[in-house]
Amino acid sequence: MARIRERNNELIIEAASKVFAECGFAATKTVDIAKLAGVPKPNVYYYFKSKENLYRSVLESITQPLLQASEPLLNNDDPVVAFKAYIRAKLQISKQHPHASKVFASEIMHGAPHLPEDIKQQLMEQTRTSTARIQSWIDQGLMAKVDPQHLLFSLWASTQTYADFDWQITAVTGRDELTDSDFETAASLIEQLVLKGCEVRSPA
Amino acid sequence: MARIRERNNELIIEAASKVFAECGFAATKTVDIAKLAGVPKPNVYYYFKSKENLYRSVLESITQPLLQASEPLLNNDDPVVAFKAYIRAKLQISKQHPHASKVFASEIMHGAPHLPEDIKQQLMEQTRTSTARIQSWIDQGLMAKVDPQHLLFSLWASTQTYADFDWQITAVTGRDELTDSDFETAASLIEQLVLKGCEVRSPA
DNA sequence: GTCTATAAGGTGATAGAC
DNA sequence: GTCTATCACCTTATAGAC
Repeated sequence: MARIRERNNELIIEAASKVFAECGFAATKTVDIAKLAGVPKPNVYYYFKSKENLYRSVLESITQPLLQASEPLLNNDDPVVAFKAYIRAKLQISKQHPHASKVFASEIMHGAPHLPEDIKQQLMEQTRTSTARIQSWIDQGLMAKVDPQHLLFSLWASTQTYADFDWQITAVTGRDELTDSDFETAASLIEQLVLKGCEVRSPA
Repeated sequence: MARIRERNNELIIEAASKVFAECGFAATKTVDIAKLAGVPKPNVYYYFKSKENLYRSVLESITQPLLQASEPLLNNDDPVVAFKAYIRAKLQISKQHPHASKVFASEIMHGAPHLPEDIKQQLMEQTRTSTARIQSWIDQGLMAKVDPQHLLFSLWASTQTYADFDWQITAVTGRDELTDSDFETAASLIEQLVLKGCEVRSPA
């Protein structure tokens, strides 16, 4: 049955996301992924051919969510609405895909050696569109003159940190894991920094 | 001569920072560190005993700069001055210690399995002091009521991103490497986000 | 399609000469 | 104190039975 194939594919990807996130690519043992997924090790190779291929599949699994998160920036004419939605979308990724998110961050940190070229291109294109959008709001006098690229860097960093550095955050807050309340606090703080910090206002 | 020992120690640490930053702990081959440092591989073991020990030494090399960077927050009564100096100190670390900074980030991302307990304690203590300081400014009415912990998370993320995700940043800006001008733009943007975003003002 | 048992390759660490 | 040559171990990947 194709159902079994699909089921195992998903199980393995999910397990791989978790183990790669915890250990990094090199330190991850495929046998650990197999164990966590509940399948024998050769099955992992049967489905994904190689460790690197499986790793790439994890990277690809987070690409669509990442690209979609930028849509609020492009689909709203009101920058107040747009930034609010964008910040929440980015935080949602950290909340809903913490493992794949971390794998992606680790990949970028090491210079993206495994990231497929077409994904790089799509992300770059999205970035260009986003910065152009922010620039247009500045030109319309709807927000202060800030550097759009660097504003994105701060936004990416502040939102992704809740996935990438969850250990640090739970250590500081003293809780076992990130709570909904943490994400809510983060959202309203980052919102405030951007909206007030950049004097963003709605069109007349 | 003790001079030779000191010299080699430094050479190896510097090379190790670079290679660990590029490859991560597990993927790093000690022979590559040795090559980059210009010494034979057994010397690395002679000086540092094990790969893990060398890695810990790299982590320790960035601890003092990290702790010192928080001082502006504690030594200034004026939050405007304090935040400005803090942001610049954090960005300076990303600029001056990009490799060790990345190694540290990677370590935290994976749950700090190699970070010595005493360093964790010192960093936690510093964090407690910093949040208390921010809270006192809020209590004095010198800034808006924001969550001090989460404000720190955003500040850490926004400043460290210039070391950790330099690949992404240079890819977007289209330059080969980060320039002084990038750091200047970053500093004034992050400053603006915090000072205006949190309505920070000097004491009367 | 699934799994046991094994081969092939590479890396951390060191023994021992200088 | 320094370095060449080597060991011991571990992990990816697969061959071949079921």
